[in-house]
Amino acid sequence: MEYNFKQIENKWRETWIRQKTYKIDIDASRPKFYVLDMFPYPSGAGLHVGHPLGYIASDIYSRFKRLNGFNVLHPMGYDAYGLPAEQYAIQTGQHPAITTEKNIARYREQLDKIGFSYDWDREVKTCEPSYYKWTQWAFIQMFNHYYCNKSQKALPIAQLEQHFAAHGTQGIDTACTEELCFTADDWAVYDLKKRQDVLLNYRIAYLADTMVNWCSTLGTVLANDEVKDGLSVRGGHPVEQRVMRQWSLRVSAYAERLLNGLDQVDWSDSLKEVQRNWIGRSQGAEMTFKVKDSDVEMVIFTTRADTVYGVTFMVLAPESELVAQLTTPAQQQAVNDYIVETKKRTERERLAEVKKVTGVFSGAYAINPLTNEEIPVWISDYVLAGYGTGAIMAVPAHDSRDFAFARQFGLPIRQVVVPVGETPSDPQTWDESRDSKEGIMVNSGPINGLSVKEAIRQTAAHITQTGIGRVKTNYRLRDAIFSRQRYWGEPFPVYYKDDMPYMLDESQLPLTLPEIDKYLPTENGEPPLGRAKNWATADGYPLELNTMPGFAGSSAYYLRYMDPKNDGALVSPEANAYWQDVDLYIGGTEHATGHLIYSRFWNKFLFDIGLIVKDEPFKKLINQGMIQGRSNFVYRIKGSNTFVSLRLKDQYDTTPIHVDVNMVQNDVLDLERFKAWNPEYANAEFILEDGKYVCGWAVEKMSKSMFNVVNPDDIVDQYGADTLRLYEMFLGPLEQSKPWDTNGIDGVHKFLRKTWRLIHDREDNLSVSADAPTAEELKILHKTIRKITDDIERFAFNTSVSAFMIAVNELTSLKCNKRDIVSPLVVLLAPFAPHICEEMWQLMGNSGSVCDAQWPIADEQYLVENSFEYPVSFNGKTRFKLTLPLDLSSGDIEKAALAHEESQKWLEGKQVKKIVVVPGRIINVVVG
RNA sequence: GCCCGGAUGGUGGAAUUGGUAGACACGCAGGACUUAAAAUCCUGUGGCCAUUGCGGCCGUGCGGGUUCAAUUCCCGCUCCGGGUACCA
Repeated sequence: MEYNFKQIENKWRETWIRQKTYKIDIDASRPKFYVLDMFPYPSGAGLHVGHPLGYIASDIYSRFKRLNGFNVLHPMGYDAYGLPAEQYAIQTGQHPAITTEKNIARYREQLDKIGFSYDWDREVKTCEPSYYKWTQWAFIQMFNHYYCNKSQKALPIAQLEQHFAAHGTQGIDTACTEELCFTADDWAVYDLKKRQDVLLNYRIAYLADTMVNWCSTLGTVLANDEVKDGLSVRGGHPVEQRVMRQWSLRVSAYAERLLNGLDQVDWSDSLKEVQRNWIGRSQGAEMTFKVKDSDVEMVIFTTRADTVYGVTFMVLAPESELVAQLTTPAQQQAVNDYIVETKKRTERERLAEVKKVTGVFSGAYAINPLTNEEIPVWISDYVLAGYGTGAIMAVPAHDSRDFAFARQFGLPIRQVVVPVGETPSDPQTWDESRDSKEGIMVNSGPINGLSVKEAIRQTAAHITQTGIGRVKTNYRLRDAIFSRQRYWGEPFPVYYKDDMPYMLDESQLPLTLPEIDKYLPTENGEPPLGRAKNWATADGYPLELNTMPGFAGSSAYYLRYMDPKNDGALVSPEANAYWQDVDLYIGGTEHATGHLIYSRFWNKFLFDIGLIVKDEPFKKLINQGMIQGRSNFVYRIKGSNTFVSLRLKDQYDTTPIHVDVNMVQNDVLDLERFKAWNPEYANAEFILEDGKYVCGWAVEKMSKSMFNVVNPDDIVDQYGADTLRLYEMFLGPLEQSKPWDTNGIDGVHKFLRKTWRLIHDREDNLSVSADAPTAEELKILHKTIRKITDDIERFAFNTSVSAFMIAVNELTSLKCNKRDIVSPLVVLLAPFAPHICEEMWQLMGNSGSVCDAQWPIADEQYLVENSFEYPVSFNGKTRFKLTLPLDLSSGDIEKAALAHEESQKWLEGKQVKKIVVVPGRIINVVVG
């Protein structure tokens, strides 16, 4: 009996639980280290082999840090609220809590088999009242705060009320939904309802009529990151724009801090770039255009104030409030028709028809504040209501959309920027707008001849002085819509009195999710909570019917892990002061614009109100690559039940058919299992090559329909958890996407067997020697210590596995079974393959768990080389090798190389022009 | 369109600062042990040419460049993957 992974792994799984090996607590005597995995949504499909990739990497790092003396917080939990469980509830009537609990149990079972060092006593589930109490609590805090731009932080709303009572809106600079202007006297006469209404304009969690992404199939609104190409990310259902009264979080108030914070964190440049683009800071100017024969003013945002002399028309978004104010009676009908038309088109159609230019003239004319020119105001859906002011000044010569619009409707085009070295040309002859990033201003009155950069500066100064406009920074980042018309989410701690929202008292938290009879909207279109009985406060005020979105519960879970059982606070000051922030966060890129923005926002807010000590939650972040599926195919001869092997298939007319990858090994099909797979194939016949049926393959998404889902449990059953862990790492660099291909797994399994045999004889009897190691053995060990330590710090786990293989191969050929060599090697391997290492550690007579061993330190004295095998190259081509002492001078190396008999062949008839000697590296002789 | 990655044997990949390209492993081929199989072990394995022996040429997506020396740096392309998009 050789390496019995089943027995070993079972033994240690039980022992670790019994001895609470992974339980941790605050320990002031040791430095902390916090390693976090993005917690999973427990789906009905269970874990596939791609999920644990990041978990294994973070587990290796956690164990490595622990071995280096750190007190490591490494928790796991579940993002338990979500649409799939609710959709399933709608179809089957099964309560989503039951489905979720069942899925969690399955996930837990799968996770437990892989040997993670999680402290399960800290597990959180976002759907548990003891957890979402603090989601609700944070929401109340957001309601009770506003964002002050001057101090760049959240402040209590009571302070704002005091300011209103004393000075009205005079002198405030806050984030708000719309700029309000009133005096202290006005405030004094406002009734309670009016005051509440005004305050909603400033609260960080606020209720407002906003343009939302409405998904009628899901029956709910969605946040921007939950919509892609006009379809819901979950389910791919159409999404349309609609104005609805919804809760929102004023994330946009934090745009600048979210952007600046990126400079302090150790994340990949590409991820930071995605966040920067999503935040979308653009610096420009807001400018006011008067409207002819009207007291209406149009405010527009532009990054190119310099091109104001090239403006030949204005465009309003169809949803803009100004449309109704500006449209002349003569154009009323046409404008109405156009607006009806654009409303009918869904967001998706608008995106699909980017090239199609539509619009209508409002009948009004604006006056260019710099030239006093009268220019027509148009309405078109290429201008977005949600960005800037919903109105633009069109410069068709230098903007492709404005250009297309001008061409479509015969509007004038005027060039105002000419690239250096070119002359102005007639825009009538152009096919497209001209680039204006750099150049010299023309047709622009006083700024003619200036560079673009200088012209922007001067124009901005001019409009600020004259009061025409002001310098302004705009962000693409919008507030997060926080209401969902769904059941399976956190209830809002909100009730309504006189149509105004009020927060429950903290003592009433958690407000638990009520039972309902059906998981569908009510007959009159209210969200599912409208079905709940007695859904009201003790005084009879109705409670909020919406629930919170998916990202609510995941925005502060990393804080809760620090102090998961605390009923008096989200996290205690002591726990937060000790654990501080996440040192290493591993997860997928798909959360780049959702979770990673929201949780940073949430964290900054909690930082502002003094709950926590860190402004940024995740110090270092690594995105693991996706594990793609690798599908297998068989080839059926058309019209028959005969299947032909891969390399013979071209001789027949065949149809490729997906087969379950679990009955294929090294691309060879298990014929019996295939026949048993489907009654249709019971009598299948095969045309084999070399007695085997070889399948074709392709890289596709891992999904049930492709029959390429590989379950980690199956791998654990067949090879053991240690093999699975090593193999996932061996597959390639952590951050790179790669297909799951079981073809190489035998290699790492063999490696573990060889490792086992280092201290076992042929009969599997333990055989460990206490002899002193030789210099050669010590060199192998210390070279490996250096390599592994270095690799782990760089998250290069794939090369670590190779280094282990090399070490074990070398020790095997030396027949080394010495405790002083194998024991430290086992410590190095323990983070990767904890079960076998724990067993070997014990077998070699060590006390305690290998988890608490001391990480070995590479001793350079064993690694000193005194000679080096120089590659000797001629004109850059390596010709032979020459071993020389390392302390030889460059001159002597040169002489030795030229004197070597092999050199004569390459020197013959040629002249040595130069010799490059890099001691310890290379010798290159240049001849000619 | 824009932004970010990537391209190395039959396959996954290695080469950390410009210094021996292909480590390690899979697969494949041949061999040992065995009645046989499994397991294990040994040898070979980038391509082409030569193969009696030594060996030679080419080669990291393509085309240029810098350098004694380029998978690595620079310029210009091609293809693949991901993100994002009327953002003024």
